[in-house]
Formats: sequence, structure tokens, C-alpha cells
Amino acid sequence: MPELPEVETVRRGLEKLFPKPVKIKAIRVGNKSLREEVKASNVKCLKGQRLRSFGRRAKYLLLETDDFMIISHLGMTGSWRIFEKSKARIHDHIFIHLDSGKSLVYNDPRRFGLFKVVQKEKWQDSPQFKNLGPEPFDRQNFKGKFLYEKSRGRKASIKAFLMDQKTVVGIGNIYASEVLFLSSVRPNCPVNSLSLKDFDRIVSSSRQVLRAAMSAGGTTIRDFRQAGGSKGAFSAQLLVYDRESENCYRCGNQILQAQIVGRSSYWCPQCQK
DNA sequence: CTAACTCCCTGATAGC
DNA sequence: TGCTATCAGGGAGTTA
Repeated sequence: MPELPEVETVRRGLEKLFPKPVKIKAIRVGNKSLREEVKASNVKCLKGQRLRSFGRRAKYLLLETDDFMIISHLGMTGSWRIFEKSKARIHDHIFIHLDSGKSLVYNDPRRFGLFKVVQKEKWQDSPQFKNLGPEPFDRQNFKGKFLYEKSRGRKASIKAFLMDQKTVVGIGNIYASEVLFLSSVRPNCPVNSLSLKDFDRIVSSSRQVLRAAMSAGGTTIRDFRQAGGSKGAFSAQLLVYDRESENCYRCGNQILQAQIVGRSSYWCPQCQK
């Protein structure tokens, strides 16, 4: 569910709701494991800490406290919500009770998400942050030339390449299809056959799509919710994703759908070559 | 190293 | 109505 725009939307929502540090009064975790087990003994150190800032790296949320960093990944169906009164819902797994009386609650039906607490200064040492590519809005490192050079001699499709977090972070299945539509490149095109010019377009389209999606508060197909509970409005602006057999907004041709390396992909056979 | 597959898990939906 | 099969926005582990 959550790609960069969704994670960033949650981050901004939390920042807006907690502009000043808030103290953690208590933390409670459920007994079902997420991607990794969440032990009460590993999170009890958060009691008494103040939540100071909300960051993001790739699709990971970084909740900074006085001495620790909470690393949170939403998997496919994870969400952070703020409640005045904590009335547990099904699939609630983590409750962070704040001094203000509000509670931050993590809900995740499929439990593909991640929640771990590490020493603040060492958060980048976590294995999750090894081998990650550049951020899409890092103009120094994410550019056409970088993708061009990285792709030489490779056989993967451009869609697999773009979704690989070692190439660039934050792009998942929805936005990969959208980016490639804007770039006029078919998702199954082998990366080795693309030119520097193609990659320049792919880079600028990536930023364009991600920026627009963030402005709209992300994309809700089914589960995604902002921290305040609203859905993401970018669903209404999707050009190809989830539009199989519908007409291309640009040329009118039918949008095609196929599995590419195991994921549903959408494209216009007329606009994308 | 790369690339393709499989699995983790629950819920929604389509088809019979 | 009720059953079964398939699919879903991610990522890690295995295999060749």
C-alpha cells in the first residue's frame, strides 16, 4: 500500500498534529508479530521519552525521541492513527499513549509492517538501510546518468528496476506504472535498451508523479489512511494504474494489464513504446 | 552479482 | 447464500 507519497503523507500528518514534543506516558504492544517480533521488553524504553520529530527514509517512518529512533514500515496495510480515546480495533498492534491524553495507534491487518526501536545515533546501522538507492528528490544522486550507468549490462525490465529499492527508493507498484506512462516507456522494456534521454525522462516523471501524489495526500486503493483518518485523493488522478480496459486519457486506446515480475502492471500500448 | 520465484498474512471480491 | 480461488500498495529469503 504505502509508497513514498503515502509514507510522507503520514509523516506530515504527524508533524502537523504534534508540532511540539509530546511525552510518551505508556506503550503497549499486542502479542502478534509483525514482519519481525515486537517484544514489550524492547519498547518499554520509550516510556517517559518525548516524541520530538517525524522523519522518513525510503518507505520507512523515523519517529525520533530523546534517546531513541522508532523505525516504522507500513508494509502493505499498516497505518498510524491518532485517537482521543483508545478503543482497540481489530488488528491494532501498537498503542503509544501520550501525556496529552491522545494515543498513536498502529493497525496492520496483514502484519507485513515493521516496528523497531534502536539507539538514536545508530539508526542508520539497521540492516533495513543497507544498500538503499538515493531518494527520488535527491537531485545530486538521482539523475538520468545514474540510472543509465547502473542499468548497463542488466537484463531486468524497467519496471522491476524502478521498483528495486537498491535503484531508487520510494517507488512501488502503483507509481512505477504511473511514472512509465508519463515517460512513454513500456513497463516490460529491458533497461539495457533504454537511452540516457529515456532515463532523464524517467527521472523527471518520477519526481512529477511523486510530488503530485504527495500534494493529493497519497493514493487510497483500499486501506491507506492518513494519520487523521482521511483517504488519499491521488486515486482519482491515476492515469493507468487499476484502469485495465479503460480508455487512455491521452490517446483513447485501451489500457492493458499484465503481471510483470509478479506484480500487476498497467500501460497504454499506443503511448508507451 | 543478478533476476526470478516463493513466502509472510488477512480480507475483499469474483465466479461458481 | 456459501464455498473456493485469486489478488492486493512490500520486502526478505532462496534458488539457479
